[in-house]
This record gives sequence, C-alpha cells and structure tokens, in this order.
Amino acid sequence: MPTCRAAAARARLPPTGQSELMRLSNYFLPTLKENPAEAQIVSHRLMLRAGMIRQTSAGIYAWLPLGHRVLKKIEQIVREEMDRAGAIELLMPTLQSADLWRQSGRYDSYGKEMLRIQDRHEREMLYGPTNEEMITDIFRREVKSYRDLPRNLYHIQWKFRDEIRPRFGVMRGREFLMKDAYSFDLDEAAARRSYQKMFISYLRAFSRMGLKAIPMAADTGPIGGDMSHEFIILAETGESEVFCDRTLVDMPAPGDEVDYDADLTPVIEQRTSLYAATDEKHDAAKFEADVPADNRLSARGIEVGHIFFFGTKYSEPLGALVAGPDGKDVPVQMGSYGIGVSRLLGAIIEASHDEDGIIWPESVAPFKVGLINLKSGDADTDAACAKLYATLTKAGVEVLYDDRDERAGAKFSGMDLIGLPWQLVVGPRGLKNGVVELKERATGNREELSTEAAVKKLVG
RNA sequence: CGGGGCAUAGCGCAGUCUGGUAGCGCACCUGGUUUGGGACCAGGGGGUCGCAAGUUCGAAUCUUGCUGCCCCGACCA
Repeated sequence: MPTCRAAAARARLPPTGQSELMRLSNYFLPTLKENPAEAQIVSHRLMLRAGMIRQTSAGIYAWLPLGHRVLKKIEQIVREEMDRAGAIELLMPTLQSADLWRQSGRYDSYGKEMLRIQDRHEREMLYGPTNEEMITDIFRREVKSYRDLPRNLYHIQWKFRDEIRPRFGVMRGREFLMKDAYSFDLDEAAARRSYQKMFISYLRAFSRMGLKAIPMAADTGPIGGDMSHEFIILAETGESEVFCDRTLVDMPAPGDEVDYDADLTPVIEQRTSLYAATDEKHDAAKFEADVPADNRLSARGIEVGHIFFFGTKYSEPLGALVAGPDGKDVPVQMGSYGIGVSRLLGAIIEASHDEDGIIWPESVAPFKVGLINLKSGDADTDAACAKLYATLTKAGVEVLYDDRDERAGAKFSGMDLIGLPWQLVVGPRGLKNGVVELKERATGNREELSTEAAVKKLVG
C-alpha cells in the first residue's frame, strides 16, 4: 500500500512554512551591523541590513528568505483583493516574441528600456516589461462574443525594464514583481465599471498592508478623461511631488462589506472629487481654489499602483474583436491595472521604520513573533522557549525563534532591526517569577505576563 | 545617455599624492572570562589590491584602455 505509506510520511511533515527550521540557529538570515555604502535611502539600507535582499547586478536583487516571506505576503494580499473584485488569475511568461509587439507598434517605440534577446535561431525575443500585447493575443484567440464579457485577467509576474539608472533598491529596480490586470468590456460604460472595481480593490489591498494610499489623477495619454489614477504612498523619499487635500490621507478604505456588484460611483466620487495630483497633473490655481488653505498638503510620494483605461489602443491593432448583440464585430474596450509588488516592500519600510530598524505591519510581517531565548543552554529557559514555540506554532502563529548562543543585546537589536511586530522575551530571571516579557515593536511597550497570558494575547 | 565619484578580506574604511610587495574596526574560527540592549582578553584564518596592457630592478601606488558600482540630471510600476 504505497499510497498509505506516502500519506503517513506526509502527515509527519511539519505544517507548511513552519518547522524547526525557523530556529535562527539553522535559518538563513545574514544581517549587517553596518550600512552598505551603496544604499542611500532608508528602506534600501534596512532591507540589506535585515538580510532580506542582496543585489546581484544593478537593479537586480536576490530575495533572501526573510525578504521572500514578505514578498509572498504582499503578493497574497494583492491576489485576495483581486479575486474578491472578480479578477481571474493566470500566468503569462516573462519572455515574449517580438512579433506581437510589432503588431501593436510598440516594438520600435518602446525604446531601450526593453530588454531584447535573441534565441539560438536568432529569433527576436524580449523580456516583458508589461503584458498588454500578450494578454490581448490570448484574449482574441478565445473570445468572440459579448456574452463572454466582461472579463478581468491578471497575473503576478516578474517584469524587466532596463532603466537608465536603477536606484533606491527594490523601489526602482530593473527587475521587479508586478501584478498586472487587464479588463475587457464591450463598451466604455462597462469598462468604467471594471475600472471602478479595480479602484476599490486597490484601496483595500493597500489598506490591508497598513498603507495609506491616495488615488491621484494621472495622465490618461491619448484617451483623455478621468480614467487614470496613480496610487501614492506619502514618504519623504518619494520620487514624485504630490499635492492633495489632507482629508484624503486618513480616509478609510471600503470594508469587507463592499459589494462589487453595486454602484461603486459614490465611493469613488468621495475620493476623486477632492483635489489630488502628482506634479505632472498639478494645477496650482485649481489647488488653491478648491482646497482650503489648512487642508492643502504638498508632499512627496511613492507610486505603488497605477490604473488606466485605454479603450481600443491594443484591441484595434491586434484585432481583438467581439460580436456585439447586433452581431457586428467591435474591438473590446480595455483597461490595465498595475501594482508594484516588489516595490511595495520598499514603500512599506519607508512608511514604517525607526532608527532601530523596520516596523512591519502585522499583515505583511515575515513572522508575527520573534521569540528571544536570553540564555540558550539554560535547561529551564530552553524548555520554556521550546514549549512556547510549539504552542504558538500549533496555533498558527508564525514564530521566528532566536535560539542562538548570543548575548541578549545582540538578540534585542537584531529583532528590532528585522522588525517583527512582537518580541517574546524569555530569560531565567523572569521565569523564576513565572513571567515572560512581551514587547510590541511599533510602540516599544513591554509588559510582563505569564506564559499562558502571553500565548493568549498572541494567538487571540 | 550627459556630468561627477568610487573600486584594497564578508561589511565599513586607511594606505595611492611622495613606487619597496598590505593594514585597522566589525564579522568569522579556537581557548578562556562574561552574559536582561550589538561584551572582554589571548591566539588564528581569510586579500591574484576590479580586469588587461604598459613604465620600472620593483606597481595597490605612475600611464593607457576596459569593466562594475554609486551619486546628480533626462525616463519609469
């Protein structure tokens, strides 16, 4: 009965992602005490120091285990919010054929940012900087009728744009992970609804990551109108100058009760009626006329998402036609919606850190709890830690256990650096009195509790 | 792509001007003392000084070329 044996073997494996390997003594977390010279901004420095990434070429990074965990968390939040809004996940390749791009006319117009490659047959290929052509191609082959609309297809895939000057770590890398969604509708009114769904979905996704993202009017290119927004996180190190009504900053995102089938216009107008623009779209006169002086906020921001409607820009040249109710073929109305997944790590750190290190919002933290054994080798302390580790892990709490034979100070500062939301500190002195210490990274608040109370607090 | 800078041990740097065969701090290894906020003592390992050519008795150091990385600008999720 080989199947049974296999099942039994599988049952003995630890649950996904959580095992004894999450002991720091056999994990892979190369932290740095000093700042690498090449890192200029705080998020880049902290990501290097916290052992999250290492640069392999200009603007190209390897994701070390800690960084990889955060990347996956962010990716998952984006995925859940896309799915909730009715988008459908697929996965397109990173390498594309030049032919498609010739059809859309972008092969020549895209310029040197596009990384062009030849295969062994000297066929022209490219490493995709985006996927409008490819998704349109996939769509046009299969969808012929308005009855199959609307559809919104997305993937989360690595992109490459050969930036002239990559900088700021993962905020402006050449290779980056991006979620890009593409909507297909019969007419512009329907396309507007698709756009609105993404708008709401973005507000929710960023909010779940602990970010205050502000939608700002963006350039719509040849189409015009109000159908393009950038989602901006305010940060000193942001690349663009932004202007908006202060009210927008703390406006809460739509909650779980949001109904994507209902009319979303009021929710969106609540935001778009207030002034918000990046420097390219900024109109100083309008800003002063529309926004009371006290509410005028001019700051710097990081673009973490961009949504836009572009109508038939690709469907027409690529021949993505569907039959309407009248039986006549029309090009589909399309929109595309990007989120810079890898860039978000930098953005979150820019928005959430202090002089000691990163402060992860719980939803994207690589682990929820850092368990600190203050005296590895001490039988009682080891036993207490092992028990806490097992209990928490069993309850589904992600724990990174620092069981190394290091001094207390090194463990404290290391944990502060990597920024896990909670530090559970266990030492012989406390155990003698039946207590452990729980420190909240964000506030620095510490409290002494019984192990049971600490577990309850972390599990609850 | 234009302007500027840097390249010496895993990280941060000195040594280059004035050529004589490589050093400091952190990290790492061994032993000991320590142990509640990045310890101390002693010993030790690790470098074709980015690459190539040239000048010279001799090059990390001078010359030329190349490469990589960083900063400022134009461009972008």
